[in-house]
Amino acid sequence: MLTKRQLLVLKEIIRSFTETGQPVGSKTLMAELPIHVSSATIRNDMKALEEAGLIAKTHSSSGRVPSTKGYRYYLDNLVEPAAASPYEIAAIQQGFGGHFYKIDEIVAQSARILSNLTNYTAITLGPEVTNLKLTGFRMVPLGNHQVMAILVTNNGNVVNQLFTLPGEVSSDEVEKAIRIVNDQLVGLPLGQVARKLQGDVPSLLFQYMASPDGFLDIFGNVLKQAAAERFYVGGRLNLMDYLDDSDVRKVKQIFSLFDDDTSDINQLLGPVDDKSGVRVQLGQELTPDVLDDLSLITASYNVGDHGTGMIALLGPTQMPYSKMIGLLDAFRAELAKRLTDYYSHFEQ
Amino acid sequence: MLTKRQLLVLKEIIRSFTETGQPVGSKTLMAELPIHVSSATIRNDMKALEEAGLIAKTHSSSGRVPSTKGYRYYLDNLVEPAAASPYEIAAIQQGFGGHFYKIDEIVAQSARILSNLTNYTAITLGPEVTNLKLTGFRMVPLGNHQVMAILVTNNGNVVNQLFTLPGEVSSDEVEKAIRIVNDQLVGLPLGQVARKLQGDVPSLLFQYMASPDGFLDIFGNVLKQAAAERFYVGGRLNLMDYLDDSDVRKVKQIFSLFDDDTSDINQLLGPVDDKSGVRVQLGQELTPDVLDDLSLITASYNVGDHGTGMIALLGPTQMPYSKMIGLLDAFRAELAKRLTDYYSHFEQ
DNA sequence: TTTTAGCACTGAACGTTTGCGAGTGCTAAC
DNA sequence: GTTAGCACTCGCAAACGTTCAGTGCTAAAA
Repeated sequence: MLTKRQLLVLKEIIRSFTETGQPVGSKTLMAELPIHVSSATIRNDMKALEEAGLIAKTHSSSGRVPSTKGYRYYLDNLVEPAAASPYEIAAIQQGFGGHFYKIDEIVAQSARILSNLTNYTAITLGPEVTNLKLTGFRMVPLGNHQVMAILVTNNGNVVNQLFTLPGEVSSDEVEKAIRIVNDQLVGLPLGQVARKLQGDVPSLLFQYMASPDGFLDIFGNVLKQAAAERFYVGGRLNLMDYLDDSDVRKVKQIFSLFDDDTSDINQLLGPVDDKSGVRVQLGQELTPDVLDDLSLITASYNVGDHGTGMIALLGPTQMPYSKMIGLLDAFRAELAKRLTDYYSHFEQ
Repeated sequence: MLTKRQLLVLKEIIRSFTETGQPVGSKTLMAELPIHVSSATIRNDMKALEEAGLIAKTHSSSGRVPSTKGYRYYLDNLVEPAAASPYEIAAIQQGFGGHFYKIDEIVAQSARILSNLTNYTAITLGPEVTNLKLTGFRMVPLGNHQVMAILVTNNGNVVNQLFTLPGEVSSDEVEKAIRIVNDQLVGLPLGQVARKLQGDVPSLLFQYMASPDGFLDIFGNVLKQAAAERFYVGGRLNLMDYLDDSDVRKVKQIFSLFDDDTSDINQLLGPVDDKSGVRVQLGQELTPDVLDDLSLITASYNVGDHGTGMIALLGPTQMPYSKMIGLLDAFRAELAKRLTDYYSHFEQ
């Protein structure tokens, strides 16, 4: 069992190491600790902490560095979240100052604000509606055989795609196709829409169109876009500041996490759950090995009926956790408020 | 005046340095050169080249490295472009394999193909039409007071933006606004559209709408988007491979060149001119100082009436120029062909 | 006049040695 | 349980020597 003083020592080691990045020795601790004991006493405490696996030496006669287990213990038992400063609150407010036409814009802006505020890398995910419905479908002819397909979902998301009609398709046929979609598919959950697209809809289309394949392709494509979870990353470049300078390969690997499709990020952030707490995961506990000396703070935000989303902060393991946890907590609340406002604007 | 053999030595120094990245000594040259003279003779030639400022030593007893002036001389007088290999041609063809719905997609894909092929960073600019015209304007109501504004230009470019109507605007008013735009503005060059938007159009709108300001805002916004030159960057991450590992700040600065608005890139690439040659600019000759030990190869491509565009390759100064120049030349031709095909598809 | 062999010299790169300092563990006394 | 004292460890940086690729110069050969 660890004594109170030993835990104080652990806390101070983490604080000092976060600040300086250097292993912490007994003399430094003696100077910084609120209680006054000799360096030898502290050395004894450090030995106990080391035996418990909470701290480690970089070499046989060096100061101590927190271990992964030490961080874990700290995060689970010792950390005291610090409330966001008025300056930070103001910065968040200002960041949301502009006018937004889409939820996605708000979510993307969130990533920017968070990364600016922390100098780390922020990842944001829009609110995920469990049963997303198709609420509208339009096709707009633009001349020159070009047509824009627009799809609207009940969470206010709008996706569009341009395509070119083969010459032989008449506008009459297109009209009918639109009517079929509106009659058969609008109002249904996206999953069901996708199923019907495999099922009875093609045969219906065949009655009115010579070759509905092209149309089905396009529709399937925008549907996929609408259903896809999009994530936004802010402050990618900050990675280079807090990552080991030397390891260029690692930087590239992490960058490509963000470039690739969503599956990597979804795996990283884990399932979006309703527990609206702030959670810290250490790099070594995470799946992609590249994140070894990094750490991920995630928080979910809740927009009532409109679902639950997620924001995350990726930074070095030596992060000022108490500050960052407090900040993310404040941000989560603010983002939820903004989105609720946004939606209520529609419903009034 | 430099002798033939001295120029041969210069050429070999550049070739060898490009390959190994190491300063080249007289013995190495003796082994590699086609003519057989002793290392002492080569040393004398090297001295002459050094006095002419074409090569330099890294320290008093080192091998020689090409100087900026040396590269310039090489590029102006000695380089022999190597035709693209069949493999490269095939890779280009394959890269363009898919189906494209917008010119911008083709241009963006070009940047990807080029960077994959070279492992450098590619920048592409779409064909610039000197007098771009507004050929279409649509507004599509999506429910919940949301409206999508779509603007089409005569180069086939389509931009769209979502916005929210204030509650008090009637759909009748919107109808009229659309008609005014179509009557007054469609068919005109974008510059003139912008001017009329400041001039008589607002007063016309005032006759039919209570507060046309919001509408004008949106229209101005999409108009700006349509007129903006967009550029595409492929292989950003390759920068980290060919840039000095140590200088993280430099990497960040160059990255932010790509993130910021187009003005930086436009300045870098220079004006798009019709001279469809491949041009090499050395980093030290370029305006942003960060590009010091880099080099930029630019080439323009011509799509007849549909304007002239530009592709560029950013890489280390020690590039295999002859190969890269040949490659860019081949790519330019292929891209021009693809775009011409794309446009002809519309006009038939 | 041009080319070549020979030689002394230079400076980077790399390994070894050395001294210093921050830090530890242990012991014995408080 | 706490503290002073001491021997010990190890990383780090400076100092030093060796090696090696390369140069410039000179004098002889072509």
